[in-house]
Amino acid sequence: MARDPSTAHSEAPAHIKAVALKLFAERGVNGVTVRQIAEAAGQKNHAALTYHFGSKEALIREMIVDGARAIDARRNAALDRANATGGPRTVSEVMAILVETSVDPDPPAWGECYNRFVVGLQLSNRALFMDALAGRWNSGYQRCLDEVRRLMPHMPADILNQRLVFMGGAIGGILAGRETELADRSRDHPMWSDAQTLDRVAQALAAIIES
Amino acid sequence: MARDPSTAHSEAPAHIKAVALKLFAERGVNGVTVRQIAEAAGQKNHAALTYHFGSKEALIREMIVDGARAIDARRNAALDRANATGGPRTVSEVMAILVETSVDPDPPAWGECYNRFVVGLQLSNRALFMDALAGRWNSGYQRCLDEVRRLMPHMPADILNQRLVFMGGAIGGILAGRETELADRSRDHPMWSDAQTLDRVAQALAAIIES
DNA sequence: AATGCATTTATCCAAATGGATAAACGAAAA
DNA sequence: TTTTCGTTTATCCATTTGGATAAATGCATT
Repeated sequence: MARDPSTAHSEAPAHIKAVALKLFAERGVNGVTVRQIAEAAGQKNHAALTYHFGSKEALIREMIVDGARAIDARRNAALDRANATGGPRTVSEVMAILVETSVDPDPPAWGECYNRFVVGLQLSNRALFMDALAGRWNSGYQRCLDEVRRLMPHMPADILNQRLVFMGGAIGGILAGRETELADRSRDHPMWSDAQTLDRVAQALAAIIES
Repeated sequence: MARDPSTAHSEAPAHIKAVALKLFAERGVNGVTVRQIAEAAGQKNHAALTYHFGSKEALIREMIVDGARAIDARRNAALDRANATGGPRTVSEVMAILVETSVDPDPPAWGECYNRFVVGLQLSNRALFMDALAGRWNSGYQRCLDEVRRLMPHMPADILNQRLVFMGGAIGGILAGRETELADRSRDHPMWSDAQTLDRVAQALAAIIES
């Protein structure tokens, strides 16, 4: 039997990660076995995971870092672009950067998954999540918060920080809910399919901060 | 050895549920074994779970319903009280009802857990969560949304519904984050310990809707 | 004191789990 | 063609998992 070119050679790890991300997003990392990942990735057995990643936990750690690094790169790039033209000029613009960079620009056929994956990890495997990141790939988020602080000089720091905490919880809950809805292919989701909706999410987050 | 009166007789199921809620909130339902629950509840082995609940899944279903019913009762009572005096008169008041009734009025020594438990279930075991509730114990939440619609007659229905979806995601993310913080006993959390903070959460949610 | 009954305890079990390893495979290089 | 080496496959393993069941326990009633 000819080898499947889509999974041949060094493409296998990336394919396994993409499939695992979908399963982890749907059921959480403790709700998915290495055998289920291997099967969904078209492997005949689960040894490929040991071979490519060493262990299930090592796979999860790589996936955490992969996604966080990609988001952080997009955030820093977007902020660099805005800074180059004197922006961002409003809290809404900052929130738009935060929201737009949280969505996968090249999602798989079955939809985006990373926000659910990360929110689930922060809830149920917080220590692993924090340890895998070790404070890295967070600079884009922190820069966004700093831009907000720059744009809100009148607001007392403790009040503003409190609202930034609320905003952080809100963006996780809203984007995870969005992914959950869009992952349900049994019906249309006109609201979340609308290109304007993510902008409206940004406006909602800005309202938390500015009200 | 004398029987421990705190777990004697019919108190055992309630004690097991309380302990299981803490563990489920911390690690998710798939990250906790029935043996770990039994051990944390002071049982010598895990047979008590089969005896009292039938199965791990049946225990989870009971816990989902217990918490949802309690929250729904508090919401309906608070709305009845407000309605009796012509209220709620502002979206902030409605949000305050939504938020205040989401917190356990009599939490265990280790802190509140139900919001993390529920948010985690909605992410990783959505089908079980929806099936356990089967549309029940949701009337208080729906009444709150209806009060918001009554108070916002000028806003187009589709825009308002979109913002209510955002608000629903935000309240889950914010309250789950609050519980996670407060569960960390290694340091103080002055912000979340402040009695004003939940009111500020309500104001943030109102800002999402009214902005 | 003896009995009844709800509960707890001590085991047992089949299945599933993450991981390990040797053999098989196949494309590319020699 | 033969060798090399990265990858996949077929098994094996110890441990853990949720669940089942019979025996033991202890309180309340008589």
